[in-house]
Amino acid sequence: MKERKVSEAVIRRLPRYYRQLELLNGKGVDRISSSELAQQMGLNPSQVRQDLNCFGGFGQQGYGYPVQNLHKEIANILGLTRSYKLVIAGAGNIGQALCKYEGFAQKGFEVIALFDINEALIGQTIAGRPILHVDQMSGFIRENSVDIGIISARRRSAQQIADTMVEAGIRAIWNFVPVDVTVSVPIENIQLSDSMFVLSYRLNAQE
Amino acid sequence: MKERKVSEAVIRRLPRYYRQLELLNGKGVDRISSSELAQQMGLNPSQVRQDLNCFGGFGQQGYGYPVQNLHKEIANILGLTRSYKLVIAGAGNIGQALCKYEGFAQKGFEVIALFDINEALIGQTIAGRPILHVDQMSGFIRENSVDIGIISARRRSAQQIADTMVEAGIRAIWNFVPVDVTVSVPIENIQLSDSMFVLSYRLNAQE
DNA sequence: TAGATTGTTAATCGATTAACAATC
DNA sequence: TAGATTGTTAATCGATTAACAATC
Repeated sequence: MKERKVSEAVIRRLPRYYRQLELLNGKGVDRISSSELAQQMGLNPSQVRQDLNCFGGFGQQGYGYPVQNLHKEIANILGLTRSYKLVIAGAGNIGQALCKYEGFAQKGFEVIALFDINEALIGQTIAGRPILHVDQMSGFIRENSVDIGIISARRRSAQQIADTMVEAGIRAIWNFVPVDVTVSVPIENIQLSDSMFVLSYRLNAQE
Repeated sequence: MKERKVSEAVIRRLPRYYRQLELLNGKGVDRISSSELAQQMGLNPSQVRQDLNCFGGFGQQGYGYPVQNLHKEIANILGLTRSYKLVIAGAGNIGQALCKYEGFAQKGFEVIALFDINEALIGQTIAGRPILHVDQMSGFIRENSVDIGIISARRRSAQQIADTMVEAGIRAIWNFVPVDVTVSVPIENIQLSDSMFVLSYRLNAQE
């Protein structure tokens, strides 16, 4: 295995490999060649081999890749062999839905609290997790060693929430607010309206 | 203006330009140079000019770009000058949250109904929109000339729902299910777990 | 007019694809 | 061993950045 820089594009494909291998593993397939895998995922066989070789020589000449092992290796690369504590800032629609989303807890991403400024919400619980006042967030993050902060608040408070989270020691941010937030920790943006606009662009471009 | 192929990367930047220009317009800024805009958005000035020139010569030498006009032009390119009818297949957590999300209606994306197979949900309304049985979806899409279908159902039914939607004449699909759905119309995927996995990768890669 | 900044062509950089020797 | 398929280097392709003439 040679050290090489892992590009953004490769990183974005990792979860897709992970999903496909999970599927194959579930079907009881125990080996797969780069060309089969590429075909199933709409990629190029060379690309699959290049991608995987960024992390190690998981295959075997003349045989292909062992599905179960590769699945585990990618889980490990993605950091899915440990668990994470999450908090959600903004207990509105999106915040509540994310809290209830079962897919995360299954993979070790556990929401432990929500925060809001709306007095009507504070004190309630969502799927068993309490909604607390934002003023308590900083202390809570510190005391509970929270790993990831989800921002699903109002547009104008997003940056400030991010700053508070980072200052309190959070290690990554998942931002649902359509605003470019600047922070010193890794951040992933889910900008729903951006995606919707791309869709309407495509819909109209088709004609 | 020369005809040139608009790449995926350019399309993904369009909503960001749109957002930034909206912000500037709101602040009463009436002109901006490619270098200022680039700096605000973390891009390269050349890139900004190249991107915009895919669609027209909106700028003026020695002056820059007129903010309000450019904002309108991009709205038009993105297809935001008309409205769209949407339906949601899968009225669980995510489906309901999307239905309640106010950002869309403001931009002309109107959810008119939700569909589910859960009898306990059917007959309820979410933010004033009815939850109907999936069996009625095909007819409903046809009768109401629905433009966009949102899929927020169970993993195993995603492909079938997509097929039904396309067959009924839907023109674009917004998919929230972590499965690679194959369709003949434009599709945008929001794969929450993929994004979360990229985040956990980055969190661990930092160390 | 002179200065500024675009539109556009050319150069660079990085990612994808092809080719093939290594090897299971 | 022979066939298959990887790992890896080389070639191609496309996107980003630089440069500069055109022009407001």
